[in-house]
Amino acid sequence: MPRDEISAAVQRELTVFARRVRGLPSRLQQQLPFVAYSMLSSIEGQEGCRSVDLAALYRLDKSTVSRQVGDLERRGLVARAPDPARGRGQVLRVTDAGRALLDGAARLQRAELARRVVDWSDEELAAFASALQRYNAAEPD
Amino acid sequence: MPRDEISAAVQRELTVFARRVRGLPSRLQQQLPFVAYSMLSSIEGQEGCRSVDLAALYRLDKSTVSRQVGDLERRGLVARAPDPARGRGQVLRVTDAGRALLDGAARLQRAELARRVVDWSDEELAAFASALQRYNAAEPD
DNA sequence: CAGACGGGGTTGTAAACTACAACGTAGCAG
DNA sequence: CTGCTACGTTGTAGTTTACAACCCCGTCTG
Repeated sequence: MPRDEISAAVQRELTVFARRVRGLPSRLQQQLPFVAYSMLSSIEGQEGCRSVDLAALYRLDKSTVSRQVGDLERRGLVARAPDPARGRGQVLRVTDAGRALLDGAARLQRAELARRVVDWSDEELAAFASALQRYNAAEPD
Repeated sequence: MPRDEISAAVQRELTVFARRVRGLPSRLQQQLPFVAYSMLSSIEGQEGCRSVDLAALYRLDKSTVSRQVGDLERRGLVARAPDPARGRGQVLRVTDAGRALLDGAARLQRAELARRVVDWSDEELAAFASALQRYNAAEPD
């Protein structure tokens, strides 16, 4: 199979995946919309990050992140504090309530994924993970 | 590495990818928003499909597809005709103008992908394609 | 040290995308 | 013929996003 066809297949499958995900505002988790959940999860993953870091990770406008973080704070799921190291900006931290909610959601999400890849070997799954990681790590533009 | 951690990595990378894609309404192609483009591309990929097929592919509500196909038709990029085989519904076809636009966009998209995976071997890329395909093929719920 | 600079964040505004619900239409089966 | 069902459209509302304009406050420069 020529590389062009392989590329086309990658393109096609990535598109299907992307389009499918677009439409789940809250289908994944009733308590928290997908977007808020993923944001919260990232804050937990890199404790002490700032809004601008999240914007960079997801390539979002800072205004978008601002609103989402504000929403999470209003729900009592994250807390903001001035950044002692860099002076400017605020560091984000997941509260206990946030962590609790995250644990519950993570369990559901893990179950869903596990069901999808139930017949994959550990090696296959690991290869998939590293390929995705490599793909995401590539710089755009 | 235990399977749980592998799964978590897959989850994390899929989320990053999904969130990044969400925000490109038209960044990919000035002439046509991403969503319209992918819809048009799918119609070309399975000539003779109906709106309901696209809804199934992307797990979208039929109303959403209806509006998007309507938009494409208004732009003169697709044409609708009654379905001779199944009686009900309309088959979709990409017009010449649609195909021309698609060719231009595909070239850009291919270039972008090629740049991202420039240092991947054919085998690695093929493995990525089939893993994505396998993942997408799994039934939800 | 005063003023410019710029990074981080917020708010106003408008657009795209989507779902759900209600409805219309037309094959198809009894 | 009558009901049923698949396919599609329209009304409506919610979420997510970008862009632009703005504010705040460290940091740098003269």
